Amino acid sequence: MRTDLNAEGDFSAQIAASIRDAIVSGKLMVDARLPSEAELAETFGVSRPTVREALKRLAAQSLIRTQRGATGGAFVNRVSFDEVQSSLITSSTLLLSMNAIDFETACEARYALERSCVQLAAERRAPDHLAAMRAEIARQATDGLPDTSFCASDVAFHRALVDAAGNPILSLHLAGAVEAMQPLMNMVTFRARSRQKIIGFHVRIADAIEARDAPSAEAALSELASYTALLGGEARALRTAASAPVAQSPKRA
Amino acid sequence: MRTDLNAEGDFSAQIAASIRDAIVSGKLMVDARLPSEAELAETFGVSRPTVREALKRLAAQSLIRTQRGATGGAFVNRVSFDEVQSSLITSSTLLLSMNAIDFETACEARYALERSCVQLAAERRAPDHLAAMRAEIARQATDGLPDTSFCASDVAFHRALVDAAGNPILSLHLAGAVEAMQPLMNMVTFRARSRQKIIGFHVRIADAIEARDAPSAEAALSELASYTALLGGEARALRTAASAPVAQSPKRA
DNA sequence: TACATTTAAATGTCTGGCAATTGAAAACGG
DNA sequence: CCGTTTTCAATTGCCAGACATTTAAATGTA
Repeated sequence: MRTDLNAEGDFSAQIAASIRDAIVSGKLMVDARLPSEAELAETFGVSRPTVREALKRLAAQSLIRTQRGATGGAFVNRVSFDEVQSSLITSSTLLLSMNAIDFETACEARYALERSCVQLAAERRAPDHLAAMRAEIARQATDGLPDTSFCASDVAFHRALVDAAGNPILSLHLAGAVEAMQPLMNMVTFRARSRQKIIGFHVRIADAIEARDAPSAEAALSELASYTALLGGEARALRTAASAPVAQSPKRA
Repeated sequence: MRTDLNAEGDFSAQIAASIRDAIVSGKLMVDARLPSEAELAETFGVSRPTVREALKRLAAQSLIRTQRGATGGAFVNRVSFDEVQSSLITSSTLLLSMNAIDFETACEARYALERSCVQLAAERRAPDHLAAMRAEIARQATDGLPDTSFCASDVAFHRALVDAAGNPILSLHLAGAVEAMQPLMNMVTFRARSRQKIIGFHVRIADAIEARDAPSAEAALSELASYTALLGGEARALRTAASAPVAQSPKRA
């Protein structure tokens, strides 16, 4: 933790970076208590509100937690999978919605990542993973299921598949990729015909995983990927056709 | 953006969450300007420092940027790949270092993810990707190269491989997985014999990608994965042996 | 018109203080 | 001596008001 600040403004960012470095580099261990706000303020030669802004930055990244009271203070957080995962999902969702990633790119990434889990999943799947997959398949066949619920069940199915691989890091990345795509998927209208076809792929995947037949599962997944991309393309075509009739004037400079 | 706050403390977190929701849900578009701090303070019924803490939380996640001056204020940021990537790398690094993920799990995840890129890389690789891979291979053969440099070059090689797949989302996840592992890899001592073997795998991978032969590349990658796991296991055995030189026999019940 | 000056709006920061919380020490009663 | 209650001090959470700094637009002037 350094005590000298560049004179070029933004003290709170510099202080946050300084403390963050101390945490990442291991100088501040998990559950270590940081100096009190008043002490930090004196150490860095700034006022307490400025220190607080820095601490809030770190709290926003779950790097520290704060506790009030006599023995309170700011403590280094043990970063958990859940926190990283949820922040990854938020970031990925924004990335997809703001950077205009096309559906096909996202789809391709998602299924490529998922394929990487299949081999492990086939080796390690436990009965409860299979049960979860079967349950989602049954749910997807429900009559009158709204599109969003169908998508949610689709996500749950694929998460079960990924979790079957038994590698938390893979689960982390896949959850980020799959859940971030949900808003895009929700824009796709799933007709009964499409749903039936998707469910068919799911059944093939579940069967192959149960039989520990990785190649078959990969093949089914690849076909599902192609089919999903196709549906996405159709949906996009419909949307552009619907919004095209009126010519939009581009934003002025 | 809501204006009512629960009376249960932590106003700044609630305000940050409120604004974040508005951004994620699309109510606040990219480059939109938020109300000034004074206005937000009045809207939420809190003081300006509290609003500032909330804004700093969002700034820490790159959701907003601030600008001083007459037309200044807080603006919704367009989330970029680079920002998400670097934050993912930080989080993953901390996860690996703090949650005591064993080397094999991390290794397994990394190579599983990487395998998912190989097929696309074989299809799409451009000359500059191949050149980058070859350059890193040459670098790895340098005499007297420190272990950390060897590891850095290894990372660069694999990033080139991933980038050859031409999918930014895949690159994002892979960079997170590969770079986060670097501290772990740096703890592995690479003897000349090991390096030669790793370089051999790299050559096989590069050759296969150049020949657009995905299966061969996958095979080489799998072997490299096994070999890396082996090296990691050896390194761990050495470390545990060094830290417990006396007690040769494990606990004997 | 072109350039210099002023002004207003906004963020960045500081000072000083009060409220709320919480563990621990002190006081008290048995 | 032990258990309970009270008090207290440390610490974060929050506020009001103020000043400094930056920036662009408005204004004035040659």
